[in-house]
Amino acid sequence: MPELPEVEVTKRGLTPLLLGRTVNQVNIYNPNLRYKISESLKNIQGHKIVKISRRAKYIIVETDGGGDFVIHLGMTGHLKVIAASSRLVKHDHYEMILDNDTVLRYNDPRRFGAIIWTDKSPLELTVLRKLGVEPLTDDFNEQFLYSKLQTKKSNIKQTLMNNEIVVGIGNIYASEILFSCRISPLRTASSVTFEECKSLVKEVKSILTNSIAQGGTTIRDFSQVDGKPGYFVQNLLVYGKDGKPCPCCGESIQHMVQGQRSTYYCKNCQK
DNA sequence: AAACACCCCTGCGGGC
DNA sequence: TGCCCGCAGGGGTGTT
Repeated sequence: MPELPEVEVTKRGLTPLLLGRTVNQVNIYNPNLRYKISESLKNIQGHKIVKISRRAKYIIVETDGGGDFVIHLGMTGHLKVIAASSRLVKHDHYEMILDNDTVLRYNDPRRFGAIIWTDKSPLELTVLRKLGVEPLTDDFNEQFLYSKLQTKKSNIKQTLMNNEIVVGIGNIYASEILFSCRISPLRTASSVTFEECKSLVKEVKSILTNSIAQGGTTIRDFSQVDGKPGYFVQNLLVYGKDGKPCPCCGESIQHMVQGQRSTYYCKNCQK
């Protein structure tokens, strides 16, 4: 479900609701997520949340002495902060009861998400350590991208989704970005020119930023912390549009599979 | 090293 | 109506 914009929107929604709150109690209802939830997550009980940040598609939460934890939403994970008296619903897997009669609950039907506690620097966790650059920082620029692409034999679409190069670009935005740049997803990464890298960098930043501003993309079940959907779905030009006319030339949008994931593109516009 | 197939899990929509 | 199939925005593993 969530790519970088959806995770960023979630982080921004959570921040005012969690910052400065003390976690009174942690309850784990089903520990079987992507990694088994460690009981040591309960070390945060009695501690105050002092910082919330994001790295790639992970939300990082730090406490004042109870250790830190990182949350990943997988494909179908949701976080919500609601009245502590609210009843549990199907697929609520863990919760943190806060000191103001609210509770942070994690719901995830497919259980591809994760929550990892650590008493070290979260950035040193295995899952975070080998990640590539953040797309919305200056480290992600045309020189950087061009140098990375030159050594890659795989196609440009899967390379854009390679988190060891640049993080946060998932399956929806990869198709959208390539369409905006008029680059075929079938092209080898190494065939992408420096000029095209400039265009890719510009569109990655612009599309992700616009999506964040509109609350992310809701296709099936993403929702913001307040329960509202993301409105960027209205801006999608090719994703999920197979058979529909290309907004640029009117030709039929094509669908294909790359690396077991759907790709959408316009054969006519993207070369 | 890098590319690829396959796996984790539940729910939903389409076809019959 | 119900059943079966394929598919879904994530990442990890094991094989070549």
